[in-house]
Amino acid sequence: MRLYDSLTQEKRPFTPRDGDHVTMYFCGPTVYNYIHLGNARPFVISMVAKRYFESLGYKVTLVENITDVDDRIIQKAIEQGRTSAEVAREFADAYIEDTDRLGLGRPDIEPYATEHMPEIIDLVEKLVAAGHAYQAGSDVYFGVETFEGYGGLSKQQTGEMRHGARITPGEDKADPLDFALWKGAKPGEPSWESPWGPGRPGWHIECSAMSLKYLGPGFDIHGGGRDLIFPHHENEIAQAEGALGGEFVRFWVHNGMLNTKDEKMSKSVGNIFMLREALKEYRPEVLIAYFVGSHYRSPMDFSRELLAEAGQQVGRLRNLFRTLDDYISGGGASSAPGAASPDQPPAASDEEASEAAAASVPAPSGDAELLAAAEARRASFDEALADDLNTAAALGEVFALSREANTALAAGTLSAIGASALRKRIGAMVHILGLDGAAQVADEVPTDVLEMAAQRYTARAARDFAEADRLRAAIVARGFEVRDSADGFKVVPGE
RNA sequence: GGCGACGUGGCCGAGUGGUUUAGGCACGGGUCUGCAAAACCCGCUACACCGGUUCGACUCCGGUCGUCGCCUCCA
Repeated sequence: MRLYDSLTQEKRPFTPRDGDHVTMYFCGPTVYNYIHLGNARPFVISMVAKRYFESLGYKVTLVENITDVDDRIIQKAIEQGRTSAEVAREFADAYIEDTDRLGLGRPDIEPYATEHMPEIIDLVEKLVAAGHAYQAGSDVYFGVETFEGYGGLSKQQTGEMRHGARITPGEDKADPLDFALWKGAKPGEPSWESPWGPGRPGWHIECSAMSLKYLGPGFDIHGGGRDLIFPHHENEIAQAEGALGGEFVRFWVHNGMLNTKDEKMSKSVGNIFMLREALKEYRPEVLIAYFVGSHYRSPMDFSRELLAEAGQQVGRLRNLFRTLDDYISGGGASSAPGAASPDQPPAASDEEASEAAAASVPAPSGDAELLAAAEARRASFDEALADDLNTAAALGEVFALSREANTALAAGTLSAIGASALRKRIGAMVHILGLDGAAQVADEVPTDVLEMAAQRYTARAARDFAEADRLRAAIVARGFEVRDSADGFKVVPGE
């Protein structure tokens, strides 16, 4: 695989540090609010990357932090007259809940900053001992000039950065660029005991401490949104390498921003769409399809139109899986009146099933051809992902195979075994892209809706089209859709 | 101002120095169909602009214009 590294600004061949074990750290949220769609992007990307690496046979350890102590949390707590811990707890729980609903599983480790004070303090002490950090009052700062190469990730010169930089009143920094590793507690603020008195960590240090704890120095991939390059990741490098004296991270991976009408989706701009709100309107796999539909490094426009388009794409996949399932179960698109298909007597063997499915076609053995096509598509799919995780191109291969599959299914040239194998192959691709939801098409149709459909089938057979149309409308009103076929009908949820 | 990314057909979005329209959505026309849908087929169609390198560039180089991001809130 080749992976783009923001530090060197080039795609380089990626091989894990530890043989077959990939170590990844993605910056998770600071929990002072619900996460929005822009925050969801790196979560989705990290989970898809994990799945891709696993598909290659690697073992993956993905760490995604939850920063639960921070200025913004404290401010929110003050506004709401609550404790910082309460606010953090509420939004951390909400974060887990919301991302759970995406159905992508969870990172392997999700450490909380407040549960890693010993590691954080230890790292700060190391930096002080190494001469990279200094105490000023009850605060501890990182001395930027002590770290050669500061600005290397964000490609900035410290001299340039100093223009316009200010020292906030109350801070006693030696250099305006220096940043806080430890902040002495002010009255009412959450605090932990430390060699410098009670206080709390500055932003950045928790990520360095936790990534090093769980993944060790020189781990493979550190990721997050582009907007974290400076100062967050720049500072992480300074802290970690200042303390280690060696390489912190092998590949820096940054995803593009989500823009609304050419403006970044951001809480300060007020153009945000919360993930939990989005999930009320769209299936999880629709949101995921929207994300994987473009390369992770590209900025994306956010709009309802684009989500609707992703919805159409997911619908296309769902239809394919429905067709496959019907085909495999031997009933084809034909459901006997009065039931969806479970009552359709399954063929005694797969041989028979294939014959039944392809009854009207003389030679039902396009298996080899289509499975070869599937192999070819899978090869291109893997190739796309191997090129800096090009999910958009990979998704294109899924659709191309989709059409090939639909053609064969319509022609009835596959055996049930072949169709089943095909379903597995497409399912595997869809799984890597996080779109499993699109393959789960065992739709639950209420019995009364099913009855209406059966009645309609009867009416239609009797050429009572007025009644048939009335029932169709009634079914649609219930949120379902009837699809007729040559030998029956199918009820599916309205998309 | 500094740094970085990017400008592809009605829209989204991959990709490449000289096979092939990636793919999706939308639209038009078909096949199928009582209607409707699904599916398939056909059609529509591109590489911001100006130079340069080259036998040949959308793909490489330079410039112009435009857009976006970062420059201590930010995924």
